[in-house]
Amino acid sequence: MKKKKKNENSSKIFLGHDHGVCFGDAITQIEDYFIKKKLQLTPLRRKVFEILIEDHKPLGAYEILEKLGKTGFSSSPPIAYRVLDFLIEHGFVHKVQGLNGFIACSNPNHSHFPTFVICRKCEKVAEVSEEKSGLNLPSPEISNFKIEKTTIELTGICSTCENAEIR
Amino acid sequence: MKKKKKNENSSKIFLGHDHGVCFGDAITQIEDYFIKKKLQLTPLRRKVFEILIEDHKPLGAYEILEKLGKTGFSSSPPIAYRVLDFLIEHGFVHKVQGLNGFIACSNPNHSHFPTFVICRKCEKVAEVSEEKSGLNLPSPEISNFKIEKTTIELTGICSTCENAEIR
DNA sequence: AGTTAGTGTGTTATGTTATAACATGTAATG
DNA sequence: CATTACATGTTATAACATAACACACTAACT
Repeated sequence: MKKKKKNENSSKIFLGHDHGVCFGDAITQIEDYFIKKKLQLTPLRRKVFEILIEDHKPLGAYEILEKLGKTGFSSSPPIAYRVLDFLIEHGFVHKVQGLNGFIACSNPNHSHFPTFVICRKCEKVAEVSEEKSGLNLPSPEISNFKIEKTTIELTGICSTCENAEIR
Repeated sequence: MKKKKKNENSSKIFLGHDHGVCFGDAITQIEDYFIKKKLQLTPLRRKVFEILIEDHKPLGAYEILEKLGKTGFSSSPPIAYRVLDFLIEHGFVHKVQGLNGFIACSNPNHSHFPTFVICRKCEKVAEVSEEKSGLNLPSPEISNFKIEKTTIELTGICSTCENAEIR
């Protein structure tokens, strides 16, 4: 059974989770994928992915660079952007446009159009699948337009923060 | 006659329109709104809105600044960003995150969660209402999360460009 | 009038995010 | 062992955005 502690009083979309499991699963998934696709999961790529998986929230490219620097990698901007582009291309990372941040994909196996739910107060970000978001998945064609990529970000306030708000 | 062949075979969402009418309507709408809300439609604000309405596609802040400069306004960055923020706040302009661009709202009367459809080839951008996009409007609450603002951008290729593609 | 508060614009400087262009290294292929 | 493909490194700069402060104008008071 998938470990998932009871979670009644936290917002349902900002699920708690066992991070050790999450981390291990994600590494395994990316390893398998890279082998299958004959891609190189180099130390740099692995490190960037690990940084994102660990933080489990959007990081700016320059935050990532800083962390890279601390672990002995080069930390000039193109390093981060190139690796991020690569990981995005293969579905392991998403860019959160509203925050200029990058986040590890929480389910790289789905080919999907992710929706991000962003609390403006606590800045938690949840990636939700189309089914759970209450959004219909965009139909692949809208009036003769072929969708290749979506950016769907819902910004607002989570119940925890709302309850804490003074006003 | 405005060049625009009958457009049953062009993408329905990139509708042609009579730009003179569109422009006039938009100006009237913003004037009415500002009067009703007792806001100042200053020359600068009007000019920025006109620039966007005229171009009818997303412009970068610095493009707007350049146009402002040519008409005798100041063209230092805060000028544009301040006015844009103001117009966005009141629903007359949207930011297209994927392009770092700003576009006049095509229907400021609707309070709405707009969807933008963006052709990556011709770079045309259409604002579509929820009904037409095939997307459900996001429910105001998703699992205890209150949505205040949405960014929904669908990037891909319009049929016109697709037909023209070599591959 | 004089004072105060609110708003709008102007200016300088700087912060933040992202990319261009070119150099080097390394591994696989023919 | 030349060629190609790919990954990384480096310098410089482009593109996007905001902070902080200055000044002008109006409205609404005392």
